[in-house]
Parts: sequence; C-alpha cells; structure tokens
Amino acid sequence: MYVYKYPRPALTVDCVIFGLSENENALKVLLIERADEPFKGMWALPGGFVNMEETLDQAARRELEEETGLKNAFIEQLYTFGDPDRDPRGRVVSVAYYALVNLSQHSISAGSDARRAEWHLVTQLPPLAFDHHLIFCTALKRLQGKVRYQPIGFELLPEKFALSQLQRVYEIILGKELDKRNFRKKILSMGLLVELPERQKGVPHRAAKLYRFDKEKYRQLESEGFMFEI
Amino acid sequence: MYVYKYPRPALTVDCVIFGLSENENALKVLLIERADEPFKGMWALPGGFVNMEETLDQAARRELEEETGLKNAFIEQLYTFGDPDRDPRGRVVSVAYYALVNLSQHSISAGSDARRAEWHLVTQLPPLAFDHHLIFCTALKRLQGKVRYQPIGFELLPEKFALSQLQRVYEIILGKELDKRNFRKKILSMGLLVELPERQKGVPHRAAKLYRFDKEKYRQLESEGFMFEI
DNA sequence: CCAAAAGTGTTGGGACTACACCCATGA
DNA sequence: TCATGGGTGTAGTCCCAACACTTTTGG
Repeated sequence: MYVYKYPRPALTVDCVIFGLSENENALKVLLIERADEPFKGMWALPGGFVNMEETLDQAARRELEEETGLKNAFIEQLYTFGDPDRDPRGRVVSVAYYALVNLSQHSISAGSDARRAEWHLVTQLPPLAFDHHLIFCTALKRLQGKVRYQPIGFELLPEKFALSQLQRVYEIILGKELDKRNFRKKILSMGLLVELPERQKGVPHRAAKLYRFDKEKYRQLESEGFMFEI
Repeated sequence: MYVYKYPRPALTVDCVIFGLSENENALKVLLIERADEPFKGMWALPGGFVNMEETLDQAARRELEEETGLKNAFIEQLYTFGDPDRDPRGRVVSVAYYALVNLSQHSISAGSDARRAEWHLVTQLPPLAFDHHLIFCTALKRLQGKVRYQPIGFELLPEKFALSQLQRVYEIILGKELDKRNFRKKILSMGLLVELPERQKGVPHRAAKLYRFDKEKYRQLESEGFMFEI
C-alpha cells in the first residue's frame, strides 16, 4: 500500500454561498456563469482546484474571497461529492462548503477573474452545471437543520441588528412564520443578545433597539452544556 | 481551468466502525494494526485508496466489508480531512465515514488481508496513526449528536431487541443514565416499534418483550414532517 | 425462595402556543 | 394625522422529569 502507485482523482472545492437580501426578504445564492466547456454558459457554484499546500478550509476561503471579497465569513464543510461521472472531463471529487454572508453590507463585485457572478433567489434557481443542484439542495437542507440548534442565523445579519431582522432570518430559512412575542421571549431568555445603546436610524416608524450576539458568552454557556435551540 | 494540469492529492477513505458490546455495556471501535511504515505497529482506522471507478460510498463499504464481512451496515459520510501534512508520505486527503454494526452477532474475522483487527473500547483507545484520533473524535461527537434526533440507535442492535437493550444503547452513547419509565413512554409513544410475539430466551429472570424498529413507518412519518427525538 | 430484570402511573412544574392592543416615529 | 413596524402579558395546554413497587422467571 504505497501512496504513489494509485491513480488519483482531481480534487476541487465548491462553495454554496448564502446571502440574505433583507429588502427582498429572501435567501440568495451566489452563482457563476461558466466561461468554458463543459456546461459553458450555464450557472454553477463557485469553486476550483485545491492547491497542494493549502488545507481544504483554506481552499474554500480562497474561493469565497475571490468571489465576494469577504475574508471572515462563516464557512463550514458540507459534504464531499465523488460520483465517478459527476464531471464529464474525468474523475473529479469535490469537497463542498457552505458560507453565510451578509449581503446588504457588501456589494459583491463581478468576481476577481471577470467571471459573471450573480445572486439568485434560492426559490428561483436556474439549471446548474455538474451535480451542483444536488450540492445546493444538500446545503439548503443543512442550513435549515442547523439554524434551529446552532446560532448561525446571526451570521447572515450585520453585527448590529434588530430583533425583527433576526426573526425574519429564521422565517426565511425555515419557510414559516413565527410568533413575534414568543420569538422575542425565547431568544432574549437565552441571554445571548447584548442590547446596544443605539437604535435603528432613518426608518419611517418607531426605531427598534439594536442588539449584537455575544459570541463569548455563547462559547462559555456551550462548554457548560447549554444547548441553543429555536 | 483544465482538469489535468493540476497536481493531485491522493484520495483515501477511512472508516470509524462503531460496535456495541452488549455484555460489556460498552461502545467499541474497530482498529487495525499497521503492518507498514509510516506508523508501523501503531493502531489505525481501517481505510484505503479510492478506486477510480467507484463512488466514495462504495469505497467506504468496500473497506467495511473487507474488515468486518458486513455488507449492509449503516454507513454515513462524516467529514473530509485534508490537512497538507496529515500524512508524512505526501498529500493525502481522506474522506472519513462512520459505520454502526451489531458486534454481538458477528465474530469479526482478523481481516481479509491478514492485518490484525481488534475492537477497542472507545474509552481506552491506544494512540492512533496519522490524524486518526481527530477523525475518531469527530465521529464520536457526530454519533452522540445524531443519536438524539435520528433513529440510528437501532443500527447497533440485532433486529429483534428488548427495550432495556435500546435504553442501554442510548445510555452508553450519551454517557448518562436515563429514566426507565420515561424512556419507555417516549419511545413507545412514537409508534415506531413493532411488538413481536416472541420474548427473550434463556435469561435468568422475567423474559422481556422483543420489538423491531419499523423503518417503513419511520420513512412515512418523516416525510409527513415527523421528527424523531430522544 | 432468592436474585435479577421487566413492567407499570401519577403528579408538579416549566415551556410552548395562541392571541390583541398601545407606542413611537418619520413622512 | 396617518402608516408602519416596535414593543409588551396572560392563560391554557402539553410535555417532561421525578419517583417506587409488583411481577415474572431461572437457578
């Protein structure tokens, strides 16, 4: 069993980058228009080959940054897709990641390498290249599952947010309406939100209190066995 | 961006195979003693290279079968480990899987390829080769998380089992005692267990009713939005 | 008859659901 | 002053945790 005598699949990372469009109240995904064959002209998830000297996480972050300019977004490995004929060019195994970014504070550029990158509503995706539709569905399911028992909803919001914004995040991801009073009670009772002195500005109605998520406190509570749950 | 111009990491699968030793009331993992360098003589997770014409799942099942003879055990992709220096021989990316098998009904052979294979208590693992300790810890955490909201505890038991056996599975995996009456109430109220006409045999006390898990019913309930939870 | 595990109900407290009105603000 | 979302409390229900004794069986 010697490492070098075996043929090797090519190895890539693909990223499902979720963004929250707050004005449209919708969840979006960043897609790239393919410039080359195969699937030339089709939409695809951003991705690329893993360099020999970088970790998989680094490869995924590199892709994320190339496409969005973001360096510190939430990112997590999703699943590895390795069907032998998922790529017509040959055996390509892809480690998929998903990322959560706050769409409203970043005008995503067109992509560093001049590929056309656009945000698409998750409810109206065009046909995708390769098995990217499968990857996307896997990511969405994971997001919907994870958002209920881990505090990742915050990752889609700016650092300072109002409770109604947070509630909307959950409603959008879970696809159902939540009761305002119950939601506030629940989320505030966890003691993970810090009320800020500021308030919303420039809204044509009563300005909401702003909060931030207390990551430190969460880490501490978590280590004591606390379980976040919506 | 052409597939063939990039150098490629080697690609392997590694399997964390969990077994339940009912007599010892303990969770075990199958380890292999390495016959070659690097880490010759150390214990490691069973694993091997992915063939060019098989899926990752197939590769993992192949490894599982080679080590245990089991063809239809529960198996699931865990995580992909790709640190550039996780293998001293060069860049090797490993897709890790975990499997659940019923240890008491199979006397696992010594491994088809004459490697020494042994079950080890998860509480008393020897030092492991490569990053296999990390992989193992990831698998254990996943198992502990998943067992609470997916019916995978059954996979560690024979098809026919008593409620006390099932309770023990949960106690072993979660590492805490559960209340007998509450456990029975909860698990029976889900309506996923079918009471069998038989009973335990050859026990020096009152023989327990035997049950089997109704996979069909679970699939149906699941599709209607039902959530398993312990 | 003894040891060992199987089997069985009730109660109190905490959490979740459902639900409607007044408040503050900018236009 | 109006439109828009911000902000608040209660009552009923359900679920969960805690808890101890009787039954069956083989040795």
